[in-house]
Amino acid sequence: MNSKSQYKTRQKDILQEYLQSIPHRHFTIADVCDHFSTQGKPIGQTTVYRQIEKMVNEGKVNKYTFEGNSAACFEYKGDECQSEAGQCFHCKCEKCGKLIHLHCADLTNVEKHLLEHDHFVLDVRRTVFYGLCDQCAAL
Amino acid sequence: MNSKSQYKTRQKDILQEYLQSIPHRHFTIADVCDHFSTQGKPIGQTTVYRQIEKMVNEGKVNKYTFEGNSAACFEYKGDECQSEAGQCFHCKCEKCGKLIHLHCADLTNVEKHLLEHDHFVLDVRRTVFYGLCDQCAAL
DNA sequence: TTGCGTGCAAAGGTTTTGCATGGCA
DNA sequence: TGCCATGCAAAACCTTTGCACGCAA
Repeated sequence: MNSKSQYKTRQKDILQEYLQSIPHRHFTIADVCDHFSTQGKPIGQTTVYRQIEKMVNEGKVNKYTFEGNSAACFEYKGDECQSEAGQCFHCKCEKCGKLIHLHCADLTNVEKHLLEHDHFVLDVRRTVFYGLCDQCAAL
Repeated sequence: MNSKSQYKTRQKDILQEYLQSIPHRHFTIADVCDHFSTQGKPIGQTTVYRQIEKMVNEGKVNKYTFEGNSAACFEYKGDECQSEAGQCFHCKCEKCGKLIHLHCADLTNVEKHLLEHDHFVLDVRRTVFYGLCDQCAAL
């Protein structure tokens, strides 16, 4: 049922190594491709798409999508974040585009509420709260 | 500051009339274009994009975006829903794609919490909760 | 007449797919 | 050898933009 990745390849290795070096930072597919291109170790974008898609399915990487044609945003979760407690919420400011991480435990009540009252199993990793950050709201 | 729409046109009229006839139902740009095409009253998709974008800015229509290349989803808010109290939350099932409307008042606590603890002004209209609906979760 | 509205066509951007080649086990 | 992984190119898709024409005021 598990273990999608059966073969060990150069691309998979250096991709995983790189992502582990930037936990909790958000990036796009293009960012990753550029990084390896400038390093002189280019990886085909198709491969990046497919490898990262696997990691998303395995729960190692979070995926966030935004408005219009803007690229999807990914985030490598540190291994300590695989546990339930380490989950965090994301808020994206609609004005300045800032992405805010929330590790507020109280928000887990939202999950609980949705489950009990509405029988909806919230996927924290995919859900993005849109709104205004404190700075933009003050204007 | 307001009143973007200065001219009264055929397209604007029949578009608004149609949307008012399907409040709270979600639709895509393509849905709308198809509707008018089969009615023998086609409207250019560019016009639909632009008119609906206006309505989104005016607060008459909500816009939700999803993963990948899937089209954005819109929803005409009934006039009674313009008030704060009438706001509703949306949950999208990642498995079957179902879009669920939640009018649960308790969830407004989420807004309050985000504001007070994290100084983040939540935009309920744009935010979509991802997860699994009760049916898909049961499998 | 003025200027916004319309809509066709083309461009722009992201993501997916086809297919031949390459590489792990 | 068998099978998965890679990556180029092309396709598919949604959305935006350019521009000429139409139409409301």
